[in-house]
Amino acid sequence: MYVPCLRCPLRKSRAFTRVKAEELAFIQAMKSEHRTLEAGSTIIYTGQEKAELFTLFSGWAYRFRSLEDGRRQILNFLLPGDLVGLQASMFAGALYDIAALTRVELCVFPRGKIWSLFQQMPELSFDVTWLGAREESIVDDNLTTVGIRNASERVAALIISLFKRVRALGLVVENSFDFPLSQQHIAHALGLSLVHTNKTISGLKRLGMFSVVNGRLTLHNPRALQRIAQHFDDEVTPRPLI
Amino acid sequence: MYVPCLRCPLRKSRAFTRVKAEELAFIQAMKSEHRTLEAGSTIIYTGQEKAELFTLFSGWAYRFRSLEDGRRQILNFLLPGDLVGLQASMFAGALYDIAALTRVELCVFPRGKIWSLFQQMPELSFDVTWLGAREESIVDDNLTTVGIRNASERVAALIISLFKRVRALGLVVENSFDFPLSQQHIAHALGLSLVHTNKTISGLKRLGMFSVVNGRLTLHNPRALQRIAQHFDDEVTPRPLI
DNA sequence: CGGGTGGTTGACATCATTCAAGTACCGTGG
DNA sequence: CCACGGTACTTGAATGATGTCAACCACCCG
Repeated sequence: MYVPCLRCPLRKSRAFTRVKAEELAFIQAMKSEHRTLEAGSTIIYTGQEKAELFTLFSGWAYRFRSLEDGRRQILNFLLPGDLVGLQASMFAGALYDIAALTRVELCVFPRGKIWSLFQQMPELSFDVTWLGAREESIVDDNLTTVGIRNASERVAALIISLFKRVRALGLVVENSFDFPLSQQHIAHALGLSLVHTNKTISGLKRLGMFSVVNGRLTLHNPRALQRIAQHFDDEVTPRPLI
Repeated sequence: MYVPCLRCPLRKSRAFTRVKAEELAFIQAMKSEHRTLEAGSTIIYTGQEKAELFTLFSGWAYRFRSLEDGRRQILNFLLPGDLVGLQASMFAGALYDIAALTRVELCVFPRGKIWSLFQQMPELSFDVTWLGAREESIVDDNLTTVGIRNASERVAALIISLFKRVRALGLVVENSFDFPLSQQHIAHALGLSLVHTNKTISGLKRLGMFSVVNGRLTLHNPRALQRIAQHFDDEVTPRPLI
């Protein structure tokens, strides 16, 4: 099933900035494929050459690095509208892995077209750079979390930040949203052991901060959780969609 | 003192890719000022609007975030040739602080010129994006270090990665280089307490891994330190200089 | 000589990890 | 229908790594 950019349902969301007709046409021409992958699939792997560039159309993914002894660190989570693999599409080889957390749909942009985008579409080039800077900002956030917050604060900060991003997409209903992360994913993202992650989550649930039922997370007290997290970032602002 | 880009001494280094005459002229025209700041100066502050874009010409700087209770996390260190404040120059407000670690010289690019760069110079636009992706990759690295390495591994990884970057600039002589970080900086970069950082550094010194004399660090056994760090990133490849 | 900054050290408290079981749930095959 | 195996989640106890507190030292500079 191919979704034409001209009728992209994502663009109806207020999360994204308006784009000129000419730019939209260029994006449409650049999109070579609409690809669906099952949960658990590898989207990009470390060392991969000539990686393609994607926009995540639906579903969740995550980007991570592994050490040779098997330890791994999740760098960030990817939600609909996010660029996937910008670094990998510009560098000789990918420096990270990206995997699908749920079933995902991807808009595929061939590597060769990226250069023509820079040549012909200055606004879109700027947007690509902007989206790259935004992803870095998310990684900055995660590094801050792992570097200076304790276990409860880390879990709280992760949940609050995902909550805000999902809400900006209009996918939060009465403070609850789909939450496909396992505790192992959370542990790998926060630099904590699985066991301690579990105990920390249990503690926050016991405090009545949130609950998870059928893969759906409900926040019972967002403000209190935000206080625990020491996380007061601005609301998410509209961003480009490519 | 104004350094014209046409005669920029940095460009003699093999660390940087060649650039066409036309692009170099554009960079030269975009550079409005050559600014010197003393060690400890703030280059960009959180919330700053209309931040300028810089290239670090000489000296060291660092980028960090602070929580309201005073805790702080250093996100990355900046060396000559690095872009300074890309995110801040594209976003409404800066999301981080950048401070000078030593006396620094900065090439100043006014915010208004960035857009004309995207409009007129596709190669340079690509380079800006590339440099942004490279900085993100460094932050990825730091997040991995803080998330999964223990104290000794963290210190080793930090020193090895700085060593490689400084070496790529041609500033390493017989395995030693200027090292302006205090232990407090190292602690803030690695997510460790000052006291524990001190003990960890002492331990590595006692093992004969490195020594610091007069603000100059000498590696006595780079390969062993690399093994401790579990840090096997590729050598630094040439990069654009803007 | 005095004050300031950065580095060093020991004792102790706390937080997080590891180890080892055990539970809950789900899908599959007998 | 039940037995089985797999995955994710839970829990308690013991261990270990890191943080905190409180001094003290070394050096530089005025």
